[in-house]
Order: sequence, then structure tokens, then C-alpha cells
Amino acid sequence: MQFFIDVIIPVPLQKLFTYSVTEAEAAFLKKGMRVSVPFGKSKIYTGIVFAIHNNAPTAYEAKDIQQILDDTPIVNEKQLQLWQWIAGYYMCTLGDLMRAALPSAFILESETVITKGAAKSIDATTLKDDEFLVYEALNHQSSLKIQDISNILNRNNVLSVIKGLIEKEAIFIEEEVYEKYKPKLVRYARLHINFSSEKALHALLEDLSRAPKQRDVVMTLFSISAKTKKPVKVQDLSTESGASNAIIKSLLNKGILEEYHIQTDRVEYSGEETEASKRLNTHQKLALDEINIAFENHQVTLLHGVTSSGKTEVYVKLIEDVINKGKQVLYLLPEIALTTQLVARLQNYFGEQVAIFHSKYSIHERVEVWNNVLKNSNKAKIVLGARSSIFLPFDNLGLIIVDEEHEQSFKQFDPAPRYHARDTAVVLAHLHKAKTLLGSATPSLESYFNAKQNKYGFVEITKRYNNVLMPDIELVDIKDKLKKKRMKGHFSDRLIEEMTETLKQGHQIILFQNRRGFSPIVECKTCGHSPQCSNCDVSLTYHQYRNQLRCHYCGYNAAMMQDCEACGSQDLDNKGFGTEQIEAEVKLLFPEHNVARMDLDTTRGKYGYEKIITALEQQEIDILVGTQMLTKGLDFRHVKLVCIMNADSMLNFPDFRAHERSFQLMLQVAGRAGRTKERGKVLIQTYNPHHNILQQVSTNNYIDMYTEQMNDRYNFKYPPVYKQIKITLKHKDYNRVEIASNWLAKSFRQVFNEHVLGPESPPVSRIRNQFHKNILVKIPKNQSLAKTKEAIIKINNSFHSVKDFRSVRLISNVDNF
DNA sequence: AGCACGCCGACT
DNA sequence: GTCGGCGTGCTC
Repeated sequence: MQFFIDVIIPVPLQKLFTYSVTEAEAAFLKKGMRVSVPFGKSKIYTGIVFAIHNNAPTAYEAKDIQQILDDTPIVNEKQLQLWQWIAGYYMCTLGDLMRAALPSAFILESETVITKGAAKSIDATTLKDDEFLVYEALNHQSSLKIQDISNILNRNNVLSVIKGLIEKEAIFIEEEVYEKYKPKLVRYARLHINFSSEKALHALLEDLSRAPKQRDVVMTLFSISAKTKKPVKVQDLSTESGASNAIIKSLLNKGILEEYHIQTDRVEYSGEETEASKRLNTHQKLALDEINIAFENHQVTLLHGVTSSGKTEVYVKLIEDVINKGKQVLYLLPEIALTTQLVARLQNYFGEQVAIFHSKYSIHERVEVWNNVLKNSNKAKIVLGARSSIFLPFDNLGLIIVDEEHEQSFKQFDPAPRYHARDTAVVLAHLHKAKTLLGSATPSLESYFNAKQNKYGFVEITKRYNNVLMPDIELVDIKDKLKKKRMKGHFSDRLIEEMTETLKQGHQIILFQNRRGFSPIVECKTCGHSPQCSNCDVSLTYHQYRNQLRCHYCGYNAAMMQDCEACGSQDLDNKGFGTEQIEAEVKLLFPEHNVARMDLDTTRGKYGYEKIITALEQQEIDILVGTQMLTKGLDFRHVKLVCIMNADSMLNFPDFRAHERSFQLMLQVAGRAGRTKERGKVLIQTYNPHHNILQQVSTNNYIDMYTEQMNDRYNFKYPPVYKQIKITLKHKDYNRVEIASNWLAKSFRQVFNEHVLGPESPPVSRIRNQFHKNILVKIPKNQSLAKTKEAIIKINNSFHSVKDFRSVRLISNVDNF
């Protein structure tokens, strides 16, 4: 009998690959283990075992696997089920999921290694110049990598050189696989066993009396281990005794000390004692009871609690319950909120049981969290993570909390898998028979809709914690102010008044501008020309800080020019405005106060964000200017005034969710104001104060917003009433995308009739030299989603069988919002 | 996605 | 005449 395994390979190919294994291997292997397998002509890839069986493939000869990489599965059954669901629902491959889910350190890839060949000696005259250089290098170095050769020859394409050398038997190549994850080993030291007896020890100290430094080290070793009763780190030993590495090394060499290593986690919680969770107030207690009741009949419950209503304390109580039952908890947050106060708060309650997982972690740190979750270790009872933490190997989940449920950053747009973490979390919870709690002060329409339809349970908290009043929101008509000449730059007289007053009282101010950079567009006043990105179809944004023009799509940048490229005129104008310009204007208006800016540009690097937050908490900053980064779960006690500099740019965004988003964003920003006894003030500057959304924001009327927006969604057939799938075509040739997208849209229309929109060019129709076209397929509630996708896949396949369209890339994005 | 194979223009 | 560019097709 023959044995085979089906393997997931981390490439975006639809199928699994079948390899042949021996009977013993088949008996040892389990679903979810890693194997390394040869793939293609020479490469070796890491694959995940998906099935073990006896069915020999008929169309081809299965290759043998190279090696088994694990003793036990690193991916469990439930994860594989989740992968299958995501692949089906979001129209991507299992390979995409493997890439997204596994920490990259788990995915080994081979590298070609070049060594000297079999031929004894090579007549150097038969070698070409490049070949000789490589051959020479191998006389000095035993092996070379492809990259090394590129460096030596100072060119990219080195394959032909290598081929030539192989033919002449001057070199030999093989594929080597490296383990990327290295456990962190900490060096410890102890006294050698020979000196354990009192007598030997005395003799030793006697001996060392002529080497006082070494003697000190030995004495320090004793004092540390007496104090801590734990093994002694070499690091501690050297700092405590003040001894250099050389001294310790000589003790090791003499055999007086011996060293050993212990494997440690890179991320370790080293906080003090944990605190008991806070007692809930009546509103929170009520909400907690209602959530528990809702969970009796619903898998999913939505918690709608106004900003600063103390949702976190309610979560903490729920988490306590679940971990007391011995189950795991997953707490999902938008990426950015993870670097802040909330993490500290949870660690305060749960200590080292909290594991954190997000994109700023190194591959090593991720492996450690993964392994702790896999082992159901006490260090990972509660995982606090961004969207990708739904991929961790949970085995016994009891509860998933999705906080700030409305945040669009839970949806991954690029690359595949294009999943929504909130919706995937619901499926994940279902696999574990666990509950999901969605929390938000401004729920997404789709979640609120589901709650209304009784698909989800629904609980509300309408009072802020400690009965702090909701901030007073005032709309400022800047059109009117402009007419009356009451604007200084982008600041209305009302804003300046309020700012002056707030600063006088010693409170802090946040200015919100949803656009980074100085001014989005530079325009020549003479000819109207504005500089464009050479790779994308957008105008470049001016960044004063570096005096640079930058493309926000591809990162292209150029120095700001002195005069117009087209006509040479020196009269250049800045249109629109961003955070940088606001910052500059504030500095002019309030020169005696500290101003800081928080946006993508100032928060690069691991701690950039935290630095600004800390400075604000410590009141080193009086006025903070920032983008929507500001909105994420920050709790600043001393901020009393918040201003949205220009509400219109959000409202006029060309997207069916622009109004919903603006509402959410403005209320979230407003929520930053006045979180203590003193009532906060919010100013919203706009050209159109009568806009419905602004009225709803100023009265904090979610229901009105919901009702009105849902009306639009019904009328225009948008989610959550209809489902939708966006198909994007990409190609570097404009005409080809044009023809291809028309062809595709026509084919879709033959099946879905009027439910097809487009093809349309997106607002930015060219990115990185690829032209884009979008087609939108709308799916009525009563139409099967599965059947729809099948039809789309079928049409996509026939699309790719047209020769001219083969090089056009097709991207399907399910629930593209 | 890689990566090899294969067919055409720009240099020795 | 070769080198090396990119279009095309395959990967168990």
C-alpha cells in the first residue's frame, strides 16, 4: 500500500499538492504538522499537512517529501476549519491563509548555496571574467549565496554565470533550508560542583585571594543566589559585581564557574502584583447582566456604550468569568489602540496571563506567543491582539471581544486573504462554541442592523462613567466666518476664543484634521499645473517638514521645486490643508504653548506613538494636532477642548459609507473631550452646518443617523441590505484593462443583470504603474452568496482563458467595506 | 508568487 | 553573432 499526503503550500494556488510518504512517515504525520517539500525545479518550501491518504494521483508522479519539521501539529483542526471557511468566503486560497496565519519564522524556504565543484583544478583561462571572479571568491570562502555573487559581480542577474560554472564543473550548488526561529537563550552561571563542599570552597577562596576581582565575582554569586533563591544570570552577575566579561570568562575557563543556558520568552511581563477588578456601577452591572442573558439565546451580542461609559470594566468581568472556567479569551482591538493604556490596564488586572500580539512584534516574539497559545499556557489565557490574532492556535476559546467593532481597520484589503476580523471572529467563536461580544460607542450599521433583526443580542449603556456629561458640541459655520472675515488661516474666531480660554485654565486641546502633510496639492497660479506622481495617478502632497513632495500611494518623493515645472512661474499656491499646516498655524497663534503633531509621519518606529501619548499625559504638550490616530481608545484626563478643523472633507468622500464613517469619527474624536468632572467642549468647523450628519453628531443621535442611513442603503441597494463583491482588474497597459473590464462586466451582467456596477476607474486609477478598474457585484439578501461566488469564479476562469486577458490580474474582494 | 523556458532587440 | 530583456506556463 502506498501512502500520500496533501499539503498546503504558501503560494496563491487553488490546489493542494500531493506528496508520497513512507508508511512510517504516514503513521507519524498528523494534520497540521509542517513538512519541507521540493516544489518546482529546485525550490524547497514549507507545507502544512492537510490530509493523509492512500489515493495515488493518476495524472502525475507524486514527489517524496524532504523532511518532517514538527513532532506535533503546530496548527490545530479548528484553525484548518477556519482557514477553509475564510478561503471560501473571501475567495482566496489556503496558501494565502498559511502565509497570513503563520508567523513567518515557521515558513522556511530554501536558499541556493554554491560551493567548489568536483573538478580538481580548473584552467583559469577557460573561464570568463565574471566566472573567474566567482571561482576566485570560492578559494577564499567555502560557500557563497546567490546574493553574495550578486554583490561580487555587482549585477542582479547571475544565473547565467552560475550555469556556466556548473557546466565546467567548477562549482556545485545545493539547496539549504534554514530554521528562522531561534529560541532566546539566557546565560546562567553556577559554581562548579567540585567546590560544593565547604572544604573545597575554603580552599578556593584562599586560592583566589590573590585575584580579588575574581573572588568578588564568586562572592557576588553567593549573595545573589542567597537573596533570590533562583539561578543566577551571567548578566546580573557582571552588573552586580562590576566585573568585566573577561574576568567571568577566566573563571569559566579555570572551571571554577560553569555556564548553562535556559530558554526564555522574549516578551515577559514583569509587573507588580495584580489588582482586583473594580466594582461596577449600576449601569455597568446592569449591562453585564443583560449581556449574560443575551448570550443565553445569541452567539453574538452587540454592546452599544457611549464613549467613556466604562465598557472595559464590563469586559474585565466577563473575561474573569471565562478564564475561571479554564477557557481562553481573545480580545481584538484596532492595531493602533494596542500600544496604549488599555494594555496596561488589562495587565494590571490579569498580570502575566495576558499575551499581546500585533504587527510591531518581531518574528521571534510572534512565535513565542503562538507557542504559548498552542500549549494553552498560562501566559496566554487572554490574548490581546490586532486583527491577525484570530489566526492564533486557540484550542479552548470561551469568549471573543471585538472592541471598537466599527473600525474599518479590522478589514484587510491587501494582500489576500481580504478578511474582516470581526466577521471572522464570529465564525471562530462558533467553531469553539464560544460567545462573541462586539463593543462600540458608534456601532457599524451592519452590526446594529443584525442586532435589530435579532440576529445578535443587544445591550446598551447610555451613561458615561461617573455620570460625566457628554461634551457640548458646537458647529461653527466657516463659510459665514469667512464672509465676515473672522478667520485666521484655518482658525475661526470661536475656535481661537475657546482655545485661549482652555489654555488659560491649564487644560489641553486636541485639533483633529483628517489629512496628513502640509497641503495636499501644490498648484501653479499662472498655468494651473500641479505636480503629479510619476507612478500613480494622483497629485503629490507637500510636506513642509522635509520640504518634500510625496505620494501617499507608492511612497514616491521628490524635493519641493522652486518654480512651476510647466511654465517656470514662481507663483505656487497650496490648496487644501493637512496636519502639518495646522501645526504651523497653531505655533504662530500660540507661540508660548507646546504643540505636537500625531500622524503617520511622526509615529514611525516602535515607540514613536507612545512617546507622544506619554508627553500628552504628562502635560508636556498643550495642543495636539493629529489625524484619526487620535480616536483610538485614548483616555486623556486633561483634554477639555477638541476641534474638528474641517468636517466637510470627510463628508464629501466618494464612498457609500462616508456619512456613517464621518459620524463615527466625529463622535469618537468628540469623546476625547472632558473625561472627568468638567464638561468637555467640541467645536466642529464646517461650510455646511445644516448637514444632517452634523446635526446628528451635535445631538449625539445614533438612532437618527442609523434610520436615515439605512434608508439610503435600502434605496441604493448597499450593505447591509445587499451584500457586495468588488472585482478589481490591474494591468500596466491602459487599453488592455479597458477592454478586459468591459468584457468581464458584460459577462457578469449576463448572469447578475442589473446588479452589476461598472466598470469604473477608481479615484486613483493608476498605482505603481498599474491601471485599475473596478466592477461591483451587488447581491440581494435572497440570492445565495455561495452560488454567486461560484458564478464569479466560473466567469473569472473563462476570462483568464482569453489569451489577451491572461496577464490581467483579477482581485476579488468580498464585503469590500 | 517564483522560476525556467523561449523568442526578439542592442551591443561586441 | 551573443546577451539579456520580458512574455508564457507550470508547480504535486
